[in-house]
Amino acid sequence: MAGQGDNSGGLATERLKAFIERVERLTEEKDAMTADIREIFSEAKSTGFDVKIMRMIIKLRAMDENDRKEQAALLDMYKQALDL
Amino acid sequence: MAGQGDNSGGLATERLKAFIERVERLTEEKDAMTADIREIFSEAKSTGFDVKIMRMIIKLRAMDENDRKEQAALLDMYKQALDL
Amino acid sequence: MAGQGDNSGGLATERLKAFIERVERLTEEKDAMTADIREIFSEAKSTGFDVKIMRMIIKLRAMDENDRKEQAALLDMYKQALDL
Amino acid sequence: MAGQGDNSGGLATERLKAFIERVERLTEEKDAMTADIREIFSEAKSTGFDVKIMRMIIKLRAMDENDRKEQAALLDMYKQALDL
DNA sequence: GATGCGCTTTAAATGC
DNA sequence: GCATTTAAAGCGCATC
Repeated sequence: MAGQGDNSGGLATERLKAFIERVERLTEEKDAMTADIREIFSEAKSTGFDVKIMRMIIKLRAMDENDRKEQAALLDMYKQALDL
Repeated sequence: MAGQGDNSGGLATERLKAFIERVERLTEEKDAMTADIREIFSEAKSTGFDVKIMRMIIKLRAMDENDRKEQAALLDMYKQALDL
Repeated sequence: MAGQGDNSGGLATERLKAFIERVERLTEEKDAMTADIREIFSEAKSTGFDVKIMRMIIKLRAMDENDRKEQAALLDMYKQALDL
Repeated sequence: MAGQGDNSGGLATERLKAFIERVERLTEEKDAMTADIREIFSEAKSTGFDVKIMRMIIKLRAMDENDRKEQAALLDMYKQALDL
């Protein structure tokens, strides 16, 4: 493709097919992970936890300690300035 | 939480922590898949393939045969109607 | 379309075209708003404000008072439970 | 903020507030446009048109003529290569 | 100092 | 109407 000049049965076709199939394979696995995660949240929800808040927590935990504190401080400043 | 009435060291806390950690674990794996996929596209791109088109192809392959044909037919009709 | 049985110059074509053009018109205006918003943030940034935090503030202000407080309380609980 | 050294009632606060309110105003208008667009699609749908296809058409019309043709040609090549 | 690009995040749209 | 999935927007980087 893209200037390689063969459009059927050629080498490029094989390579393209290989790339596509590798992506499809990985996408399947990724989708399985997503399903697993969804299931956990679903279970947590039925246990009484708030999924949205859990997601916030996970995001906070993923952040660097310093960044998190800095951001929190800044947010507080802005909130005070605007009486929130 | 959410009415269970304990907020430190309690059972709910342990369960919450467990849920969170399981999600974090799976998210890590999922992110790794995403990175792998990105890498394949990147390699494909540097081989001369068009990544955007590849994504379209993958979407088409994921579709049901009938749906795909029906959609293509409909799109053609609309295109003709609007001189595209 | 979709069973109306005419595919060129017919009534349905005119209606389709009208719908499409109305959407396109509104989309243009919407894009203009988006550009204006971007510009304001850009100006704010060059004044020394933190755009990301500003976005958070706007989101908070858009929330219902009660929802916001409830969410904040819940988030605090979860944070304490997980030593954040 | 961000080094201006005043955090309540100061000049920066006024500027921040002004920026925020301008964004909020524009966002409201933008949301109204979005609602209008949704309404048109809804009407089109109840007239018998396929909304998803309409969106594809709009996207195609928004594209540059040359880009559209090039993309279509490329997509065809890839489809043939993969027997789609 | 601006522009393109890739990644992340946020918003919209489809389907249940 | 809600949840999932998909598309767009924003942000940061790296480059020129």
